[in-house]
Amino acid sequence: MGGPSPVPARSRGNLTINDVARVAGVSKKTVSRVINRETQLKARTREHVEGVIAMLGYTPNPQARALALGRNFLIGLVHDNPNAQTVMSVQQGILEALRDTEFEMIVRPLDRGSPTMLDEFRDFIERQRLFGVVLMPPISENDMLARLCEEAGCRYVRMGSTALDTPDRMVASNDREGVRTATDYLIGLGHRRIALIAGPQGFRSARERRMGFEQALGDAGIALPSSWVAEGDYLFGSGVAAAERLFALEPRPTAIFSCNDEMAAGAIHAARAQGLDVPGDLSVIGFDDNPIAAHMWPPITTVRWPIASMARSAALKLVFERSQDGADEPSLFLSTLIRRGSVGTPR
Amino acid sequence: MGGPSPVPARSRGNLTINDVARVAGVSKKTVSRVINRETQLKARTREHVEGVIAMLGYTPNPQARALALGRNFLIGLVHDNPNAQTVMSVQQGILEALRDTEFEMIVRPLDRGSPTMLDEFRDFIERQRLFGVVLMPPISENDMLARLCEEAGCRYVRMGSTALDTPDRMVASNDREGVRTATDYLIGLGHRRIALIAGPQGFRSARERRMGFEQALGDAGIALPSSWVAEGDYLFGSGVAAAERLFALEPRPTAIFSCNDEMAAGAIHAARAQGLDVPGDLSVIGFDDNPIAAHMWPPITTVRWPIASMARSAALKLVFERSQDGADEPSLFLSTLIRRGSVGTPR
DNA sequence: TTGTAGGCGTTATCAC
DNA sequence: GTGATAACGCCTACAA
Repeated sequence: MGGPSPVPARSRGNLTINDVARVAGVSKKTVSRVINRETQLKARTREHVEGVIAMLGYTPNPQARALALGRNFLIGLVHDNPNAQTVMSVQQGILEALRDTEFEMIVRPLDRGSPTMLDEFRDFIERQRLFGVVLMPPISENDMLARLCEEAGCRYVRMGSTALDTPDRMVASNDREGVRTATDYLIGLGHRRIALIAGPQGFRSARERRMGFEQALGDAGIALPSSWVAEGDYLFGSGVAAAERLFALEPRPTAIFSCNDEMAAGAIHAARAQGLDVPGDLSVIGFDDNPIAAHMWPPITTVRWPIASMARSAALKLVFERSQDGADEPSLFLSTLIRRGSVGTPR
Repeated sequence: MGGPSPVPARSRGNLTINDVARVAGVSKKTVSRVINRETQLKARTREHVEGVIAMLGYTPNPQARALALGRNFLIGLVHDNPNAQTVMSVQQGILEALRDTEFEMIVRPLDRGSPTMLDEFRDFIERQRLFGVVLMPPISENDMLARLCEEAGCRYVRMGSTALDTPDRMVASNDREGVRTATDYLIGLGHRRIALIAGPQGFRSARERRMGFEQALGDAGIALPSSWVAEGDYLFGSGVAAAERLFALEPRPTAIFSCNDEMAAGAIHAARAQGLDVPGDLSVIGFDDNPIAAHMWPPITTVRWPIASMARSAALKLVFERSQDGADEPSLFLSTLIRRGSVGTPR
């Protein structure tokens, strides 16, 4: 009050471990032991120091910890996924797991096509001394990233459409089963001329989903001419194009399974442009349960995989040591068929 | 080769400023000066040290810098925006600006309704010693966040639908003008019975867009009964509900302006459910140019604001000092009308 | 223009 | 069990 204060603005939050040690009447190392939950401490001492910490409102300085430990309390999210909703769901899941912990999430998109991609990734995890990373599909399928993590002493968990790694480093959905169930549903309704809009080659999810589709048809004794498979790139426009190719088939398919919702939306778009009624003339099933699926007309029947839950488990696996809170996190997640208006019986 | 190496894994990336100093034959302070681009250095010395740095592939340790400087090289993205595509566009813009810099992006959603929101925010920027934050709408409208940033010595730039702060701390779109243009378009086509699906109260963007709508109607001498305004919450479902209320009006509106695309999609959904043809019976314009707008049938005419560009400028303002590279970044961004298939002449 | 000493806040080492 | 002392890698202040 009157003139600039000579006291640095450390009224709160700028307490150091020394302040705690002084008030508690112990050495800073003892405080450090309390913070790091080390075992060989007299219970009485621990409780006393914890009381002082709570009273003062002290929190350790992350920068100093990072320097001393050679490791930051940051979890990286590495992705090259073009689907905004998917990425946001993953972020939400990770942040939910990290809530009320000392960890923060740092996001890094990677360009799968770039020749410097691996170097960028290594620099990223090494320079930031990341505690761990969550690898999103499809780039999680690249084994080199996992290897670089190991070399850098950076923990990792991969997300994928099938198991690509050991359970403690993996959360997987069962895309193949999900698609098989969806295809069985179409077959059960009486469809026999069922076409596929496949995902791009080189994507494991595309392969898994396609296999589920082919297995279902095979088990039912239904043939699948190669012309009944149109490949897309998971984007809306490719769904339009793929559907147009499929509509030219003679006889025309009565149903289409699309390897994701965005392409399914494109297919419905194309159907409407040709005067085809969905589901009257054509049934469509997608994959993902992207919001677009619920908002299209008709709402699209789809296969839902629990993205946020998987990401949450991934982050928990990263943060908690084995045999601790996060140890029992599942590594396999089931998808479910969501029945909406885009499927009917064949005419 | 044969037995564990006693040498710590510091083959690369683990070089310190001391290594550089030794090889260059200078003191570490001199190296530090080169790193921090300080001026009072002999050009010859600088070049020599830069050469050694490049040769060694040395990069400064961010943790140590953060500790010494009391400031991290992290840019926070703070948001409470429910629209996945919007958030992803902002992330993309920020990361583009941060590419090839030493900065990383750290993401923190905030719950506008939580009583501890401000405390969480303060803890976040203080504990992490953030270099700066980008505040996304609608939470960017909260002046308290800006104040807390100032107190913590954390730079900030706010994104918004109108100027809320000084130009160096603000990137704004001109929503009001954008909506006015869109509404004029409808009027020019002959529409006179034009209804509004408004955004939620308390959102500045909702207010700006509504004002633009009302101004356009007012300038054209068209009345706007209060029953012709239906409020939504920016989500799809509320667009459906709002449209249903509007369809009950007698006479029915021939056009609807919706304050965002998601609600516009809901309105089209509702129209189809009632057997109304778009644009035959009803014209619809949205706002955002969300992907859903292009993918709906018919594709939705909308107002596009340059989200990623704004976010990129915001990050550049944060990172670069005045009168430097990022100083001339604009703080006002224009929206544009994207004409698609959801608008026609009134019947 | 450059170098030396000391500090940032924490953890590791090794005595006691 | 607990405490001095030395790192961790960089930057600031001040001296040369």
